[in-house]
Amino acid sequence: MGRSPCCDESGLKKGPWTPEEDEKLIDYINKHGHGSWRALPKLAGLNRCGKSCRLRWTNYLRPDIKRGKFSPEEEQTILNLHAMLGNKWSTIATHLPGRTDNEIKNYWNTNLKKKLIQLGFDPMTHRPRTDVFSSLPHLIALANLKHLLENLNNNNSPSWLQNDQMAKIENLQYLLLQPPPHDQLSMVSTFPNSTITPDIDTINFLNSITSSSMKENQLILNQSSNSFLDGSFLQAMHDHSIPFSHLPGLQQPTPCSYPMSFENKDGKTNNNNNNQVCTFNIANENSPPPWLHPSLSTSSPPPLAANRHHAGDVVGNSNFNQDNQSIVWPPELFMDDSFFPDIS
DNA sequence: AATCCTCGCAACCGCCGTCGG
DNA sequence: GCCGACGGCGGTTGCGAGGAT
Repeated sequence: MGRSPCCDESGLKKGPWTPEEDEKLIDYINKHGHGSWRALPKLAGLNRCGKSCRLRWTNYLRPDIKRGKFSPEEEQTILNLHAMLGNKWSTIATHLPGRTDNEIKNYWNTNLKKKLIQLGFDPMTHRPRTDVFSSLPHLIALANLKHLLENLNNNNSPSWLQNDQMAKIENLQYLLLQPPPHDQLSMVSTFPNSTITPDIDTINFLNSITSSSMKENQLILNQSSNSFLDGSFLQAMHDHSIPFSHLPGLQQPTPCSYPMSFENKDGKTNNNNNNQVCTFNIANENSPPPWLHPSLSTSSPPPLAANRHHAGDVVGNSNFNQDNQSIVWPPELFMDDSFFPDIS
């Protein structure tokens, strides 16, 4: 059934608002408040429907609206809340002062959703996608991982780069690897120094890329890896502008299997403990996703959060607690698109 | 320089829930 | 309880700007 749209009445203007119309609307609301939106247009001298006025006011003219780029913190909040709430834009907007539901929705559709897809995550479930084609970016990232490992094995890069590459490898592992629900497996052949535990499909795929039969894939490896290694990513690595600190597997005091040496902004070198082993524990069915993290908690998580947990999640060493969860997405999400493998 | 394509965003559309008569 | 008015929400569209060819 439904009721007829309020703008069906003939003669009412539609489309973009003019500055004059904006001014009339602002003037009226400042003097009288909006009151009944239905009645407002006539009273304000506007040839618009009430709905159009309300939308214009709430999404654009309201004085407390924040404009400009979303900050990384805002992005993180959107991702956190979207993972828990889904497309509840108005609810999400209540956690982002000055941002409208429309703006957040647009930002999601044009930015964050694409980034999740590029990383091989289902934007609705926030879980890695399992179908082959949607996982292509994921697979390319795996290929990059293999390439990085080969580079290190060849020992043909400077030590700082090897360390940074190891950091990148750990980062990719974090992004790519999902453990099976109840078992703990060891990726001995590919990651002899790591006890990170991938799922069966990942193991199979990694086995396949480590086999000699991968030669036919060399083209895609070279193409993707070259852009990956020689482009802005490495530059950013060299500039130390890629933060790894809040990945569960990489942050202190989580021990890592590689020596790290990153310079601080003031030029001082910051070494962590060498030759320690990154350990990822296998969570049970009730464990939260790997990106759930307490440190960036927003206000109280909505009740839907519990329904978003799945079996078999990798969890970094005690980097979350079940009572105060929020999601921490990898820093790659907040970096420019050149970071991602070119899959076009 | 012209045309085509892509992307971001403002605005619209239709449905739903709530409230009051 | 029914019905209509209204506000709110989420999905979608269409346009303009900027980049690519």
